[in-house]
Amino acid sequence: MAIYPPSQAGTVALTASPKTSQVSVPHRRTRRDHASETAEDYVEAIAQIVNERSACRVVDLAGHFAVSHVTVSRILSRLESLGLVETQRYQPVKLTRQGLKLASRSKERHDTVYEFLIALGVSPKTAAIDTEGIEHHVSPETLRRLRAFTRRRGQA
Amino acid sequence: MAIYPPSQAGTVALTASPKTSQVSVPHRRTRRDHASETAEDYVEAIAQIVNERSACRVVDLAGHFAVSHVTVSRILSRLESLGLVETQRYQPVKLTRQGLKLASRSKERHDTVYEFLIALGVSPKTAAIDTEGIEHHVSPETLRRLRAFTRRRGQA
DNA sequence: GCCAAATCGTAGCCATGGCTACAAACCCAA
DNA sequence: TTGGGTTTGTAGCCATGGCTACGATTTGGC
Repeated sequence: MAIYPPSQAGTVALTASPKTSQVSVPHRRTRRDHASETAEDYVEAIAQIVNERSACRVVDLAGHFAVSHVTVSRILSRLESLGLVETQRYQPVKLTRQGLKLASRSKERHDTVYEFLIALGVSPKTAAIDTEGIEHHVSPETLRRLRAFTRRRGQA
Repeated sequence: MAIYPPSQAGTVALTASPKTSQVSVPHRRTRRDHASETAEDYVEAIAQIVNERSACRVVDLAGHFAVSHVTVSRILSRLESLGLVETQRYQPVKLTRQGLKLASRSKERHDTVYEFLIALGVSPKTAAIDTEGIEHHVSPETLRRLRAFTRRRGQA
């Protein structure tokens, strides 16, 4: 989703800058900002795991995403270079202030989408799965509409 | 989105099979089926371009996605090996029967999501952008709910 | 018919996220 | 304290999708 511009502050470039600066055509979506999505998924997961178990280890994330610890480790390096997490060899992972901010924004959006799907009548299981995929692609405008719908439903 | 199982027939594995067969944990989404999304985007674009201009060239796709012709060319190779398109050096791209099937399924889902967002009250511009990102992550169940909502709205 | 422009392919680079295999650090328990 | 299990890191592989540079093919206009 590439961190929608009108979002809160603390926005960072979540991908390494390519050698040659591109023409930056937002024309059609600039080609999957996959790396940004990963960043959001990870900070969100870290925040959640810290909440549940007080500390987040590499293995926890590996389990969470069902990938090898190596993959987690390398992604954490990237996130560290982006200033989202702090790591120390063989120590638990911590979120930076920026990472926390991104995590809470991501969680909020995640919850909004999930609750909307539930309000729409989707089963909890499917809603959980679909939310995972959808959340990164919902603009602030659409997000407002989803919230409005969920609110209306809750009252009716 | 990995071609949801309950979909129509003609389903293919849209990614190269890894050397070591994985444990296949659909647990958490198995890690972005990014390649499948690309496949869907491309067959859908090809179908659209063929409709508009009667033939689809590599350059057309490059323009459509705002990427270099090299990227398009390589992706087309992959799609060809998947049996979705037929290419001949310096000739227009054609969809196979399988490619056509996938394209129509993708378009249908795309339209469903777009019309839903419009019915929700999202602006056409934003709806178009968000649909691009969302469409690959909507399950058949959610799709049915979206359709139901749009129908209701249309009548009310 | 021929040359230039447009189109396309190949080579080769990069970033990202998968993996296995192996080595290092850490920590608890005997 | 020492030994083994758990946790991490490193090396090195692969697939995908970005790119530039350069060469080949096709095609249209003169």
